[in-house]
Amino acid sequence: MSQENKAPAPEPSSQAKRALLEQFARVAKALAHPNRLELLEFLAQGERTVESLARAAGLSVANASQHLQQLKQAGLVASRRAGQHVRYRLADDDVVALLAALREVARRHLAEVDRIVEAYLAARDTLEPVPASDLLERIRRGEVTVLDVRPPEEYAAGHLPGAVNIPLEELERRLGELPRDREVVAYCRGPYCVLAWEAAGRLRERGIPARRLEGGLPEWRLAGLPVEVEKEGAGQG
Amino acid sequence: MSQENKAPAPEPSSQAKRALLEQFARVAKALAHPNRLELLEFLAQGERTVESLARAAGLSVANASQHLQQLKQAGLVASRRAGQHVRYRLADDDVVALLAALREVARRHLAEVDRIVEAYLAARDTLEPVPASDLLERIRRGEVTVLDVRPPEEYAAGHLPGAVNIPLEELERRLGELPRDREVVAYCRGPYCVLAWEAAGRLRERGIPARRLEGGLPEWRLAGLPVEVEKEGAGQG
DNA sequence: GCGACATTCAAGCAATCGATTGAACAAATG
DNA sequence: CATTTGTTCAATCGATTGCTTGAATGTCGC
Repeated sequence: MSQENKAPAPEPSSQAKRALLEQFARVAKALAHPNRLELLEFLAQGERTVESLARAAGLSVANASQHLQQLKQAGLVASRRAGQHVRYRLADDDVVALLAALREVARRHLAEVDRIVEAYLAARDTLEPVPASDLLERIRRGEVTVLDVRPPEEYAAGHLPGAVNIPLEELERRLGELPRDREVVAYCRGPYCVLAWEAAGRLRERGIPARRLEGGLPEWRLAGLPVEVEKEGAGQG
Repeated sequence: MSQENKAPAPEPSSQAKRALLEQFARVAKALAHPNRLELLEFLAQGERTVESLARAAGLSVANASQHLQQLKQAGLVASRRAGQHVRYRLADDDVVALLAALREVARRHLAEVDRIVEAYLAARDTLEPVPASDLLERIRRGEVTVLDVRPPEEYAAGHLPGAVNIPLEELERRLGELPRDREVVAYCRGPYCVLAWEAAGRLRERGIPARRLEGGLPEWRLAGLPVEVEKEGAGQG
């Protein structure tokens, strides 16, 4: 109808453009399911087997395997066989950066995110988190106790320098392990990982000054800050 | 079977976690289609009407409108009514950052991307692009001619300081507008926008020293570098 | 208010996706 | 070599997505 007096060809719209957009969409598609995002969050803590990931995410093994393969085909994760197990890991730290960008856009432009944080997370801990840039210096001065509330498997794969590992469910029982005269900074998997919010809240209820780290271990590592890894052969899996 | 000697509950797996992952997936889902990625690339150049976007992307208006609404619900774009038209724009520069992270992961981990660039884009221009950080200084010293090969509509919405606007299809005809004694740096919409690759290649075929800018206008703007905007009321549709 | 235009809505259909199930494959163990 | 354990494959089904078509809504110029 009106094509004649408009630009004749819409755009060069080259084959290349289309092909590239399809590749970018392929990556985005891999991110476009909550189960896969959760798997990526676990993988950002360190290498894990399919079974371990399935259990952690509450998925059947077959289902987890399929999701992992989609992630793999999108270049987001890599895998290697280790004996009977296949161990998956993030392809690269740039995946952590991509996830951070995704969360940031969601946080800033979806009111729903604020609502959820307010309703569920802020109920446990309303204090502002500690920026990673501040924390390293305070660790070196011995001013803080760093508390890693993730499961031991994830702690073993890498944690903040000098961090104490007390999974959330053992926190009350093992309060004695925390020095009383220093502030506690708790962290877990990422900025929205509920474990750290909950831990900080529970500690302060008991009179222990505690705050969350801003972000989790993957973000710390992405920022180039130092990470401690347990010795190999610690019988972790 | 083996549930008894493993962790009893897979994870806290709180309602909040699930709800947040669904929000993040919502954003990723909006990115997970090549047509929407293309619309975002156009929108990253500046505000545009539905009809203009549909034409540029080669979509029906109804189809473009639907995609734009998905982008809007994911918080990636915003819209306002301007007379008869509805004008869409990126919600924020953090969307440009997200797109950059997405492209970066695809480029580094999908061999297909390299293959496409080699086959289609590198055929036009094999030289390394000019980093944005270098270019600004050279612009100020008057050492380069900056060439914007996008359509006038996009140029008008914002362009590099002092850039000359010659759309690709007019390039041969308007070669005389380019000073002969300075290097030309061409740019268009982004790092994979074929216009700049093509322009640099054609200019060098004619003996004019020319290279591409690394990235396009949106990336330049995201880096906080200065952008010139045409005066309002320039009759730009 | 009435037409003209721009955009959105709603219905329908093909194609794709996600989860389940059971079988197939691979590596270690006896 | 047979068994066990861990992972992937293949088939299936319901749900969602993407595009088209035609109608409805909203805004401008008269």
